[in-house]
Amino acid sequence: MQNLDAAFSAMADPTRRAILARLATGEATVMELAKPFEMTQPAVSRHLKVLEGAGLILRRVEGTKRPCRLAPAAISEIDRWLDVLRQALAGNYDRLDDVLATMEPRDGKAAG
Amino acid sequence: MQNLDAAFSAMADPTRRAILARLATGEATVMELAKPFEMTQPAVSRHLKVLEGAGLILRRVEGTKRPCRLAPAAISEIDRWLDVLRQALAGNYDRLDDVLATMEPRDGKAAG
DNA sequence: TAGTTATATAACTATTTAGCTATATAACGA
DNA sequence: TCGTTATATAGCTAAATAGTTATATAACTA
Repeated sequence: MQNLDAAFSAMADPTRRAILARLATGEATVMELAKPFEMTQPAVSRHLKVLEGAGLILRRVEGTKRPCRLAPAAISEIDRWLDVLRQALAGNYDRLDDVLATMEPRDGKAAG
Repeated sequence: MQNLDAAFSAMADPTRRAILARLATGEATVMELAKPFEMTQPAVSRHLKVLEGAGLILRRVEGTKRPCRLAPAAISEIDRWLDVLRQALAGNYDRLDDVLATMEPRDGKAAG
């Protein structure tokens, strides 16, 4: 996973979420993914590139095909970030400090 | 929460994630939120509008101030969607069908 | 080698959006 | 009422991006 910007941004698109949901049921090639969407193959290819760039999927080479699957570690960074909000919403303000402390500090700005 | 598009899209921006992280520590007014970011007040106001539109924050009226806080139910819909991926990545293919079954069906396209 | 299939890339267009400055609104204090 | 403070909105620009069609690449098949 490269960064949260890319991950959240990738998941903000309904087509890409649908692709991820499809991949949750198992590996699929580009054409297999393209079929259910009224969308051209190049468009799907680019969506896959975005998902791969965000670290959300992996691809293998299998002859002329490029089967995609979910990237195992992708969700954990998102979850780690969401924990901040979960803790706050749960009212667990004791634990919140711990959660915030585990977040990577960035250049001046708050935890991004 | 209106929809996942808005929620993920809102969280894709680092400034908005920082605002959410700040709100995780408690309510804050627009100016209080604007201060740590080298950014104008109108820019922050628009970020807040986006977050509110995505159902991630709530605002009250307090005189001339508009204190913001995290919306209690915001994260759950995201979590429910992420469960699809979590289950798949955990290899719990038995449970996956159940999770997919709980997702709202949309117009033709897969679970978005 | 020629044709087909699977995927990627290029070039374009339309839409969205993050920032800005300037200005409007609205409440508060004197 | 006047000036100040808090916030919102309008209008602009630059950058990103989701889709398109056309084309390139690369592997398989006959």
